[in-house]
Amino acid sequence: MARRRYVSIKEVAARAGVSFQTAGKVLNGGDVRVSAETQERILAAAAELGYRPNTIARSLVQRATATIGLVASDATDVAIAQASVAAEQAARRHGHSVLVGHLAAGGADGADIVRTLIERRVDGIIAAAPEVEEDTEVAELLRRYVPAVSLQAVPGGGVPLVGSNHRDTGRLAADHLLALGHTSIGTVTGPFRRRVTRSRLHGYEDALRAAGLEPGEDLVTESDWTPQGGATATRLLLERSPGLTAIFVHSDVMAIGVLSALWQAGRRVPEDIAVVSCDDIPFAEFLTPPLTTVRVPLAETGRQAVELLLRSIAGEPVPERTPLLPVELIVRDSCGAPSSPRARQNQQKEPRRPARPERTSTEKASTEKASTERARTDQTKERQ
Amino acid sequence: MARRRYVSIKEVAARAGVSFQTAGKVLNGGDVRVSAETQERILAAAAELGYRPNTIARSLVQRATATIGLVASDATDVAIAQASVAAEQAARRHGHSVLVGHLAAGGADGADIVRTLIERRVDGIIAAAPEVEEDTEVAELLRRYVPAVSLQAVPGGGVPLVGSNHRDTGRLAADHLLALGHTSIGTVTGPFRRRVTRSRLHGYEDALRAAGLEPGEDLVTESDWTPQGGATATRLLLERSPGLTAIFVHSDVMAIGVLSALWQAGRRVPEDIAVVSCDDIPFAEFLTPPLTTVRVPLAETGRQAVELLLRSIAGEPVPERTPLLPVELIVRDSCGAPSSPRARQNQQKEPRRPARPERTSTEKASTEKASTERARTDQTKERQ
DNA sequence: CGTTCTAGAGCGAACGTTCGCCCATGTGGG
DNA sequence: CCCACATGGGCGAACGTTCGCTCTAGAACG
Repeated sequence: MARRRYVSIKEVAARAGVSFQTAGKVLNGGDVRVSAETQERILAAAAELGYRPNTIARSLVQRATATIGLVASDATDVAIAQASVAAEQAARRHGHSVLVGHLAAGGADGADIVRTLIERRVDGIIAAAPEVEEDTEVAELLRRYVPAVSLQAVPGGGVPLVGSNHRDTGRLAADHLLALGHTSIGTVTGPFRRRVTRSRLHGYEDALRAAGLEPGEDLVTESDWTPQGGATATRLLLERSPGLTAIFVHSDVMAIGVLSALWQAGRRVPEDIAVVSCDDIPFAEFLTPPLTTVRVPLAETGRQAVELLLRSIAGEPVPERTPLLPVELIVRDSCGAPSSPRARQNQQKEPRRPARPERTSTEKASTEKASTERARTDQTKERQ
Repeated sequence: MARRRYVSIKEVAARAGVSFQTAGKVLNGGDVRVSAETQERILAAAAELGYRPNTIARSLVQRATATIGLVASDATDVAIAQASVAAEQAARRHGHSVLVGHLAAGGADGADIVRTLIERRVDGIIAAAPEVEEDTEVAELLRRYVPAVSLQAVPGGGVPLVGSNHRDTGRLAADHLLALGHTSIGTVTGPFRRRVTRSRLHGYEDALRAAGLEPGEDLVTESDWTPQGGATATRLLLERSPGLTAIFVHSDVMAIGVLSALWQAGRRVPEDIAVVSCDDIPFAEFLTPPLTTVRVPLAETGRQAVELLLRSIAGEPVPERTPLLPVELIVRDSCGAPSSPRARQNQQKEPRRPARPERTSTEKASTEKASTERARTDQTKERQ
C-alpha cells in the first residue's frame, strides 16, 4: 500500500552516472547519440528503479498532449457507443489517448465539458453529441481554441463535419417499403429539432412523393431515441392511423420499443405491419423478428472523425465538408420481403423462418444444419 | 482557421500590470490576498485575452492531474457502457476527468493501456474489464504505481474490489424458475474462466441442489456474452436436452440471442420455455417477450468504484473488499410468472399480454388504456 | 606531427504553473 | 514617537521533461 513516488529521469541518470539530459535522450528522445554501453547502463538503471516517463512534463515543453477530447451523448445508447469506442481505438492506434465527457440528459453541460477539455490542452476535440447542435457557446469554443471535428451541425460553421447520408437513409427505407407495395407508411422519428431527424424525414418524404403519395401529418410521430419513446409513439400512430401497414423508425433502439408496442397491440410483424429502421446495431439481427434496417456506418464515422482530426492537428488543411458516408439497406424479416442475398450471407446464416414459429419438417432440418454452421463463427468478445 | 496560441498567465499579468504570480493567485489559487481593484484588472485582462488556465502546468507542480483512468471492455456492450458512463459522470461531479481505454477483443492490450495511463499520471485507475482478470502484468502495475479499484478479481490482490453479488444472481434466477415448478433448467453462461460466470453458476447450482436436483453437465452451455453466442449456445442446449423447460442466461445481451434462437426453433417463450436472465439493461423490458431478469446495479457499481477510488487517492485507507451490491429479481413475462407488483409498477405499465398475439376483446380494451397511461412517462434523452 | 572531424556527453534554458517566503507600506496602540 | 502587525504584492524556486548548443577527446588524414 505504501506506494512509492514516481522516479524521475534525474534519479535514473544519477544511478547511471550520466547527466539527466543524456538519460533523457536514450529513454525518450529519438536521436540517440549515446554509446551502446552508456545506453545499456541507463536502461538498466531505469528498469531497476521502475522509471515511467512523465508525459505531463513532456506535454508542457512540447505544447502537445497527444490527447483528444471526445464529448459524447450518453453512450448508454448502443449506436453512440459504437462510434465512440471506434474513435477511441482509432486514436490509440495513432498514439493518442482520449479524454471523454458524456453529456448529462439535455446536454446543458456541453460548454463546461468542452472548457475542461481545453484547459487540459487536448490537441483536438471530437463532438459527437447532437444535443449540442444549437449550442453557440460550444461552437465558439471549438472554433477559437482547438482543432475540432463534429458529427453534427455546428452553428456558425468553421468546424469540419463527418457523418453519413441521412437523407438517403430515409429514402432507402421508404423506397423499400413502397416497393413492397405499401402505401400507408408511418414513421417514428427522432426529435424534430435535430438535423438527422429532419434529413431522414425529408428522405422519407422524397420517396413518398416520387411514388405519387402525399406524406400526411398523421403518419409522422416525433419521439426521443429511446425504446420507451418508440413504444409510445407507436401507440399514438396506431390510434391516429389504424390502417397503417408499415412503419419507418429512425433508430434501431426505438425500433425495439416499436416492435414491443406492436406485439402488445396484437399486430404481427411483418404480416400486419412491416417495420424498417436505421442504424443496424449489433443485435438488430436478433430481435424478433430480425430487423430490416438501413445500416449506418457508426464505427466508421468515429474512425473517420479521428483521422480527419489528426490531420487537422498536424496542420493539414481539412475541408469543412467531407463526402457523406454511404448507407446501405439490410433486408431481414421485419419488412416482409424475401431476404437479400447479402443479408443471408453476412447476417443471418439460417434460412428465414416464418414469423409465427410453426415448424415444418423441412424447416426443422435446415435449422439444425444452420446451427452447426453457426457454431464456428463464435467470437471471443468478452465483458464483465 | 488561424488559431491563436494559448495565452499564458504572464501575458495576462503584463496587461494588468502585475507580476505573473499575483495574476496566478486571482485566476487560479484560492488564497486571494489581492485588493479588489487589482483583481478586477486581472480578471478583465484575462477575459479580453481569452485566457484559459493550463492544467498541464498545474499538474506538473501539484503532482496530481485530477484525472482518472478507466480501462474497460469494449463498451459496445450495453451493460459495460452503463457502468462506464456512470463512472465518468460521477468522476466529473468530483472535478475529475476520465481517460478511457477500451480493450481490443481478447484484451491482450490491457497492460499497454494501463502503462499509458500511468505515464499520463492519472491519479487513479478503475479496471472494468474481466478479460484482465488473470493478467498478472496489469495487476503488478496497478499495485505498484497507482491507486486503483477493480470491478473484477485481480491476481495477487492488493486492489480494492467493487461489484455485485453474482452468486445471489444465479441463485435468485434459478430459485424463481424452481418456484414456478421447473425441474429441467438449462443455463447459458459466460466464459468459464471468468469469476462472474463461475459465481453465477454456483448460485444456480446452489439453488438446484437446495431443491433436491442434481445440476447436470448437459444443462450448462458456455458462451461469450454476445447475442450470437447466446443463440448458438441455445441451439446446442436444445439439441442436448430437448426436454428443457427453462433457461437461465448469464446476461441480457446474450438473452437477446437466446430469445431469437428459441423463436426460430419454434419454441414459445414462456409457454414452452421460460427464460430468466441477468443485468436488466434499459430495454430488457421491451424485448419480446419482456425479459424477466435479475437486475445488476451496473451504474451504481461504476459510481461506487469512483467514490472508493477518490477516497483512496485522498489517502484514506480503503478496505480491499467492500460489501457486494445487492441484486434484485425483476419479474416480467419471459418466465411465465404473474408480474410482481414492483415490475408492474416500475417497468411495464401494461397488463401482461399472452405470448402469442391473439387479441381478445377484453385485452384489447386494457391495452388501449395502458397506452395512454404510458404516454406520460416519456423522457427527453437524446442521441445523434 | 598538426589539423580537421566526429562521436559522445554535458549544460542552460524553456514550457506555465504553484508555493512559500520576503519586502514595502500603512495603521493602530502604548 | 516607536514598535508590532496586517495588508498587498513581488520574487525565486520547483515540477520533469525536451531541445539545441557547446565542449572534449580521440580518430582520421594529409
